Amino acid sequence: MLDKNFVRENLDLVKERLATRGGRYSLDELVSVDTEWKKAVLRSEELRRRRNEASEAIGKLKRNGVDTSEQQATVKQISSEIKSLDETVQAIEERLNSILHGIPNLPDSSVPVGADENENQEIRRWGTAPEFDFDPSDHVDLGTNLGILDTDRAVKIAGARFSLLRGEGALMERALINFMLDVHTLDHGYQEVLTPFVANSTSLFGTGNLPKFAQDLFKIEGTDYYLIPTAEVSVTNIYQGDTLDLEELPKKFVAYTPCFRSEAGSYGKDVRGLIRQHQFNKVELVKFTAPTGSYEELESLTRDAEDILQRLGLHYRVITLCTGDMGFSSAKTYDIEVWLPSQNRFREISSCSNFEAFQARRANIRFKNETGKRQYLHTLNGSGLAVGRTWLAILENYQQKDGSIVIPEALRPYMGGRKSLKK
RNA sequence: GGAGAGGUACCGAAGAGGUCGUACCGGGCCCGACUCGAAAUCGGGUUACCGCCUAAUCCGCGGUACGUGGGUUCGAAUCCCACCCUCUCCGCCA
Repeated sequence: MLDKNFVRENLDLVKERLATRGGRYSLDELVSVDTEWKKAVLRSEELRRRRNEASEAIGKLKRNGVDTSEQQATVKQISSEIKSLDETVQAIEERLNSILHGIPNLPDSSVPVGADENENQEIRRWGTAPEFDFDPSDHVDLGTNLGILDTDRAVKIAGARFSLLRGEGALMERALINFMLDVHTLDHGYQEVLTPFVANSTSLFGTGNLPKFAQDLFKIEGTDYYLIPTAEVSVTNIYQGDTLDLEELPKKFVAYTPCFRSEAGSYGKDVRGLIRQHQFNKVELVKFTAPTGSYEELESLTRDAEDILQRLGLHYRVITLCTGDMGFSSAKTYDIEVWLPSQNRFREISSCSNFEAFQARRANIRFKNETGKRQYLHTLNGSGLAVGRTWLAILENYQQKDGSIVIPEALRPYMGGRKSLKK
């Protein structure tokens, strides 16, 4: 959520920056509705002031035994005016909020301007793509042949876009989770948290998933519970409504959670394999920082995520999403994309964003600055990493001619010392 | 699921229709005094949000907020209704 007073005072700048995202936003309407709101609130406050004065006077007169029925009638009249005016104010507020809540974050000035994913900018690459002297298989064939992936039977349990890992496949998923958590807690200084896997609508509003993206979520019928689409939701909301001290910033958390996404509108995309699932595991990094220095924190967060790929020896690149491809709440996003031999291309495995104060404003998360004044802090997060996609990237990148998989050295201690996956 | 208790400032906790939400009292925190220094003691200070004003996130003025939303009333933390949450006991349960 943007600060409406900032929008009002910097209307041209805001328009210009939002235009780079594409889409239309009712900024002029926002300002005019806000003006209307200010006027109505001012009138309401003036009426309240009069009522407060009159009521106090009545109290004093009554104590002296004076008849006050005339004054009471006046105040009653004022009260009914206030009541009807407040209904107006509320209606205006609802209009104001529906506009404001639908406006995405302003892209940071360092974000490349572009219409869609084709204009994202690659900023670095690491490693090299493996070379095969045979035709590499994709992870579905590899996993199925090894007996560690059973996509057909997952359908019986739940349906399409769910998966079942077996034996050493399940072990490797669990090993990856533990490996990632260990690296981030022991070497990168994040505190591990294990959060609820459901969140209420207030929390989802805080991170920007609601109200605009309800169709992407699984809701538990008859409740206000939603399955979390990412640990970003549960971890960011740890401090919903709180004020932190400057000295305790930045706060860094890492959380493993399953993630649940309805994937509405993705029909036909990535239907084969583990790329796009209704449920997947993810290790998420979340930071709460002071506004000063939050972009340095984005750089280091991204490096922390990259470190996992480097330790696993997986070829990847980092791209800066252009203005037209960024998510709703983000001011700047780096995607990390891992090399997939079967597709002969890079695929997203992590997305690292600085939301600046956009989420903090929605979730009311503040800190006390140098002068003791309360101020919205900045939130950041990134996958560190998407576990399912890491799992399939290992299968594809480390496959051997005989269909076995070499386990990356860094992962072996987490897999009972195994060096490979074989039939 | 059943029964009960409770949600008031940073924390504990009082207030039970108007003269104190600059909210009894206690603690914390900040400043000062005492001290070589500290502890103890003593004195002073310390809610948030919104609007108006403004160069200003200072000051000043006004408004709102006692879990949330309604209602009663000239006036609600206080009375009424609904809902949410927390705690205790019982039942069930990994």
